[in-house]
Amino acid sequence: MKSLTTKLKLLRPVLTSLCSYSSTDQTLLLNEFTRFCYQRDLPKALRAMDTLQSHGLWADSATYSELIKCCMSHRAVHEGNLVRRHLYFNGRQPMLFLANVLINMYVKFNLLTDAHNVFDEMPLRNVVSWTTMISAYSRSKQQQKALELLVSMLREGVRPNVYTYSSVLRSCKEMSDVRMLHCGIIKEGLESDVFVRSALIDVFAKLGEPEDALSVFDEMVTGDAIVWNSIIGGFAQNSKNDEALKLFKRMKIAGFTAEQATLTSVLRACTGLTLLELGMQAHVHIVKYDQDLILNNALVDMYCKCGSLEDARRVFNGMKERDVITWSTMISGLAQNGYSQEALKVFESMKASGTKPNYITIVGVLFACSHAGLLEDGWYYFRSMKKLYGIVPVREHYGCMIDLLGKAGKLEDAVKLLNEMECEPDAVTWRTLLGACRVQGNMVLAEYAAKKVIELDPDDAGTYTVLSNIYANSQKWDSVEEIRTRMRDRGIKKEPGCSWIEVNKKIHAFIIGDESHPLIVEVKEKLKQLIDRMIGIGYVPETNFVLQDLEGEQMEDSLRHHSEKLALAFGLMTLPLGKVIRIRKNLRICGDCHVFFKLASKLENRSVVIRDPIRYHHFEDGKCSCGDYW
DNA sequence: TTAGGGTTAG
Repeated sequence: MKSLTTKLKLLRPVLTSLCSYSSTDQTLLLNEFTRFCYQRDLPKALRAMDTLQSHGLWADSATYSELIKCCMSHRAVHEGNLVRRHLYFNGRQPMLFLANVLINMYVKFNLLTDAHNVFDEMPLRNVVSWTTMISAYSRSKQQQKALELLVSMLREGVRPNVYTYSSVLRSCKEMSDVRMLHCGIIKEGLESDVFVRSALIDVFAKLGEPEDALSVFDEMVTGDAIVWNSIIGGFAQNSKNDEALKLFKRMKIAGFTAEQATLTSVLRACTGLTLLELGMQAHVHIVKYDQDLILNNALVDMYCKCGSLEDARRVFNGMKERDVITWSTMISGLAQNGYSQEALKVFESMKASGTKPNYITIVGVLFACSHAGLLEDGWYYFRSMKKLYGIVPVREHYGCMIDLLGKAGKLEDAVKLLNEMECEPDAVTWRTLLGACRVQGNMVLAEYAAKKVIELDPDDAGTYTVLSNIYANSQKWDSVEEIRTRMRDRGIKKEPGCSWIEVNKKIHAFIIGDESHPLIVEVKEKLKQLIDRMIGIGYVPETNFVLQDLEGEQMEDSLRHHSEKLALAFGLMTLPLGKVIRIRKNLRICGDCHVFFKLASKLENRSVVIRDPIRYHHFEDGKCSCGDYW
């Protein structure tokens, strides 16, 4: 009964128009409308649509679909709304597929509420309707909403397909959700789909499970370049840089060409390993994409992190388009390399260019201030960030300020700020304070901070060592023993110092106490000669460094063979004169090595760059870019 | 006759 009433209601305008219009006129009107739609003449099509509506006429769905696509390509929101109103005029319901097109239009306009309204009004929804909505929420980072929709979809008995799975997988933040979806995918027999595989690889990699990503990848019979990019990117994102580069070689052997995305990940892997030579080789292949923003951002980062600032500046200056990432990368890169004033100048240029800073940019700016001890600037940027840019300070910003205050000798202010933090301080925050205490020699506060670090990160080997040294320095042997027992109980071993150096595109590793390098005997001999020559000009090996817990002669011997010194000796033996020696290491450089490298740079007339986990030291002519402040 | 995948910065 109800459906008959609806039909009559729908037919009324048609019947009315039939009385006043001949069928030839109607055909003409409809033909004209269709023509305008297919010609993508939006103004004429809309006028024709109005005429149709006033005569109670409707065209076929394919024509409306064309019209909506035309609105989409012109980003014509208002016109899109007019079409929607026309389609629902007088209680009509567009066909299911047309409603799907409408949903898609609102999604593309980024009007999710409108999209959802159309979706809600649909008497019937198919897998496309659901997937369009799920994918829209997934893209707009409303992950929870996307997963909820998937559950509702399943409850309504609509079966997800490859489109649904590849969209919803991107929403997963928890491995348990991914595993559940993976089961569904296998059950439905959709695992072989290249899009589903690609999504699985990505999500496994993003959630820190690159091995799972690799097993999905390896099970694939045929793949495409994008899947290769996914897997290489996945490893690079998880700091598995060696593996990423090995996969890149496999990709080339398999006959695929490296494109922007591949090269970006390869650069990231080179960045992680400080492989400047290989990175530069990749740069050569990038020339044809020389204005690719993302690739250039990766290049700037690579050159900064490899300590090659001139190249970084060259790429940065040659970029026609820069985004917030470009600027932030350059600012942080300069700051890490000790060029704080230049970093702040770049920040000023960034503001002048009209690019709005984000919270990461401000971290870079505060980082610059903290590395150069620019107390007033630091306070200014910290205090004004909320007012000027609407950026609420988070842990990283507080961390920079605590570092800045602490190392400038204002430990009390640092503690005060730490207590005032709007967010809970974490192990990194306390470790920052601990570092400042070390510089200032405040052992009482250091003990407190170290205890806090261990409370929050009970597996942090370095902090146990610091704490144990603090106790040893004040002769608290019981406490020393207690710390050692705790470390033993938890199975914590001190991370051995390790340094890497690239020679002829090959990485050489030197690990403290490890004799496996084929030239270790020669390297040690070279180092011994160097030290002897340095002692001759007044070098006194430092034996009082707090991070060491050895004593006397044994300690001196250990310092003598700190991994970066071995890497330097190897570099001097193998790299041609005039070539910058670049070393990456896993622990922060100690005071003795810092003095040693300054002297060595003068004595050997060499530039040496050391990258530690936090920052870079450029040694040249007896000086370091950090100005002995690190 | 509608919906889907990869890359960047602290």
